[in-house]
Amino acid sequence: MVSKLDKKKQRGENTRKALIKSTIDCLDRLGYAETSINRVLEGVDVSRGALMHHFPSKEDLVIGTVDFLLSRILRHYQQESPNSFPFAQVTHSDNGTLADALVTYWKNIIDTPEGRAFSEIIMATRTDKALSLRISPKLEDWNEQLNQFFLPPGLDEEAIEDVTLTLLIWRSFIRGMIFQQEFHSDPDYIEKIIRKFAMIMEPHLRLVQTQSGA
Amino acid sequence: MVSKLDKKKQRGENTRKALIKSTIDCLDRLGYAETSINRVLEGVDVSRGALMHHFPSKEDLVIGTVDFLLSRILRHYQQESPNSFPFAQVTHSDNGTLADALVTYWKNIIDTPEGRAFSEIIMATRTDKALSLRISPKLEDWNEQLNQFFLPPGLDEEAIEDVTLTLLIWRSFIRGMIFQQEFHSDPDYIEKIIRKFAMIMEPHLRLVQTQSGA
DNA sequence: TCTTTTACATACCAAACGTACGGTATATAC
DNA sequence: GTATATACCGTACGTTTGGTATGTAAAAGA
Repeated sequence: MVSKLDKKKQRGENTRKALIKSTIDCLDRLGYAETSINRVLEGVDVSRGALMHHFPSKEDLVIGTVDFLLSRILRHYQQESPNSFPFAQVTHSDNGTLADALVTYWKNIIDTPEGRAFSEIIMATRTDKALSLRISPKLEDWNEQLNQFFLPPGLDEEAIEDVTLTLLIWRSFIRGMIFQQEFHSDPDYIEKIIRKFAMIMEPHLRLVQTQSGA
Repeated sequence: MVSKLDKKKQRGENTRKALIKSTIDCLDRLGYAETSINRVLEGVDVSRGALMHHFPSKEDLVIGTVDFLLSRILRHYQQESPNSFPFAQVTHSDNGTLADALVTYWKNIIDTPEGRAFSEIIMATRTDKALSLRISPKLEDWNEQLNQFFLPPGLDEEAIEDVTLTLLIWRSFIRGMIFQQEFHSDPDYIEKIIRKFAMIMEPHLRLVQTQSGA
């Protein structure tokens, strides 16, 4: 049975979601600098008071958005694990090449409104100390949790470090592509770079597979 | 002989340089969002009128800063070419490993106030259309010029593409490290990732060397 | 000498910013 | 019924923003 309280809480939850969605949209379209409370409100039918009720400050709105984005990616892995991640996908099955998997990851996760909004926040976190204090621990936790998806039990310390570093190289590269995009007017060229990267990384991912005993 | 005109022009040039330096400092410390005209002026003994004289709008100030940063890196290559670039360094001489060269590049070029300021502007360019129209052509030119340092004459089309893509992978990776830094409280860990990347890339850089006939 | 240009200074502006706060409606708890 | 909590509304505040208008001093060119 759905009580009146549940309905009310549901309404509040919907408002929160709408505000976060609008925030993501603003971050993607306007960037962090131009994402103001007014702009967020323009994109959604919510009053100024309602926003301040759910998110007492702009910083709280950003934190709420980060929480949503981090859990979104974790959910992505949990749902499809272990076949969701490009590396896992190519090492656990023969459906498609590593290059295809990496390009798909770029298109479905990184080069999306959510992925770009996430990058905007990470970039802002670098210089906003108050934001950094609240977000950095979340990022370190999240990073750790992600790594767990690709670390089968029983690995020795050296192998764990090897896998972890390889994953970080992949993440650093793919995030750097957001910058690199600005240097190329042709979007197909981005795909070309990713495919070349996949070719170079392939042997090292096979190494990961061997070590994990899969 | 130094005329009074020269002195005056020199004075103006000094003011421009000071403003750009302060802008870089603000971008590095505060990020693009918090880099305002007032903040830039706080860091330097120049009046508001003087700033508006040299840079009629905030956008002009950013463009001026970009011009400075781009030419700074080009100068770096021109001075030390062909031994300045990590790849060239390791392929043209035996002084140090590729890993050392890449770490040095990270520390001396990317992870500096100028490098971080540059990243802030690139990131802002993604969403600021007016800025993008003025900066993107500069970036494409600059990218092209940089590539020329590592493309010896006489390479066939396929080899050129191969070298170009390898360089772009390196650049994308190292720029992505600026994001990645936010995920790790230990700065030494960044160096570890770069060294692992160097290990993976080494054979492909030797390939470049062979193809270029060096 | 007179005019123009360059370099800089001061004062001010409208617009936008994030935040605070008083108020309404509705639900639950006692 | 009364108290309390939640969800939401709308206005007003003080500050900061990028930008402009107007002025001065000095050097250059006519």
